[in-house]
Amino acid sequence: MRERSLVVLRPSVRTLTAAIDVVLLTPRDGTLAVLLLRAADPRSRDRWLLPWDAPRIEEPPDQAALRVSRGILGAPPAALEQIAAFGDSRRHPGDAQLSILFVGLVPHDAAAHVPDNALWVDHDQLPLMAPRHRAMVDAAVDVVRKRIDQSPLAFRLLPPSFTLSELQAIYELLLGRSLHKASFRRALQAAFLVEPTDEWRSEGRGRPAQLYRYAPRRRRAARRGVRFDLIELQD
Amino acid sequence: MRERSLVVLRPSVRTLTAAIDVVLLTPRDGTLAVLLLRAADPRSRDRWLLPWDAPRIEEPPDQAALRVSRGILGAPPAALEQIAAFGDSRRHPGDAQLSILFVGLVPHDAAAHVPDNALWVDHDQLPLMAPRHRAMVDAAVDVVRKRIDQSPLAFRLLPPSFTLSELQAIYELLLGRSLHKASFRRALQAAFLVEPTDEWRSEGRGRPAQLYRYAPRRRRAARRGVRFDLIELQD
DNA sequence: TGACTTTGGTAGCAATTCGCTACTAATTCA
DNA sequence: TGAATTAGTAGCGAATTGCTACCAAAGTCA
Repeated sequence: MRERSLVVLRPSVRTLTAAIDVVLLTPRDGTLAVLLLRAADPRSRDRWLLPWDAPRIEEPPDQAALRVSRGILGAPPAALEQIAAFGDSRRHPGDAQLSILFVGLVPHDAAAHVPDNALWVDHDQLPLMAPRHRAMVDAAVDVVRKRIDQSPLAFRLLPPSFTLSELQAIYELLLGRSLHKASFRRALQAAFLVEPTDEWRSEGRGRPAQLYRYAPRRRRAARRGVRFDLIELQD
Repeated sequence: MRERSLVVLRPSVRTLTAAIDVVLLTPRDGTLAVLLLRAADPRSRDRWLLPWDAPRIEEPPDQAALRVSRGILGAPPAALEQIAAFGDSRRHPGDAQLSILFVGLVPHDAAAHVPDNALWVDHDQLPLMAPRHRAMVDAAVDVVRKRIDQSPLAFRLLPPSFTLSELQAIYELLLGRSLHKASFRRALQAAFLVEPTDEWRSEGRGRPAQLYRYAPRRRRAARRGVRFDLIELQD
């Protein structure tokens, strides 16, 4: 108990090496694909890398992440969120002691054009990478999956207008299970999140689908109960 | 579009000053209280501080956060989670360029004994503090509130055994609204999260309450539908 | 002692929500 | 023209949820 009187009262900062790392995700072939960059130097220890850079002088982390993302996509991603800081002994390609991870969401159509040295790779079929980068991909996908219910992330993985079947496919991809069409649409209607456009898309055979846009309308009344069934154990 | 060929392929890290900051939270008088430390030097610009320190050489952030927490509480907090990295221009008391924020949850009974220079303060009645520290308290409370449904955080704010009314009070505190007793208990039963002990607590007048402990049992079947009603707008 | 107050705890109704089967609609392809 | 394919909906039965109303066990106080 005595030790509690020994609190360090005037700590001082220490310098360490830092990096900003970005996991860019896009839906592709029913799974999430991650953007990897091929190492410039083929003798490099890591053949494949996540996009990353050191923050510039006085540059906040989120601006650095935006800069790195734009450098690759030519435009900002549809969403860009900080995920976590990584500072354990897992190796970073630049040997940064501390990495700040961001995840960026890219609609399928915006993911088409990337530089020659970039490649979209299925998130669970990664090549050999630096251990910290591999852990970052897992963490990013986990966070996106967990936030799906609280944040309109799924809509950020789609172009501005989309069919309800496409939206459902994104949800199924992220949740890892199939959903019932009628129930999905009924819940969507009740939430006033999308509005129909007057356009229709005919894609091969089958009836054409109406296009919708994300347009959250009225504030839904707050839920009253508590959900214990969403609690994840092993916490 | 040309710029996408100019991706920096071999970035190198940069050093910056870093700190680990901890928001310790405990339930008190129907709200959440935050632990603040009085500045050792009364001429210091910031009279009150969050507990913080620089990470030691080779010390990962979560270990540093644990060390800082133990230094104050004399024991580890019931939960300790990384929240986010702060690296913008808001001033940190140690002028750290980058801060990594952790939140620690402390049951009411474990919050009783803290050092002389520490004080539990209502989270929305903070004294003047460094801007970054103030922002960190808000961020920590926000994250705890948002994660209640997915993580057994509420149980971490209680001692190992507790009455169901105490549990409900924590939920009401975190959710900021009152809950219906019967519905609350029915939902709790259905989730198999707690089990009764054979102890009862008699507190002043009124019928004594049975004590329960957190003991998650069987894995609940995965929910099948999608909830659009939990999506937060202005994202 | 016995009515009243206070807190703990539950039964069960009515309304809503949810999962699902079964349908209709509009298009392409043979 | 009719089979196949994809879009979209109606509506039933079951499960869930909000709530009123109640019972239970303690202390308080005339």
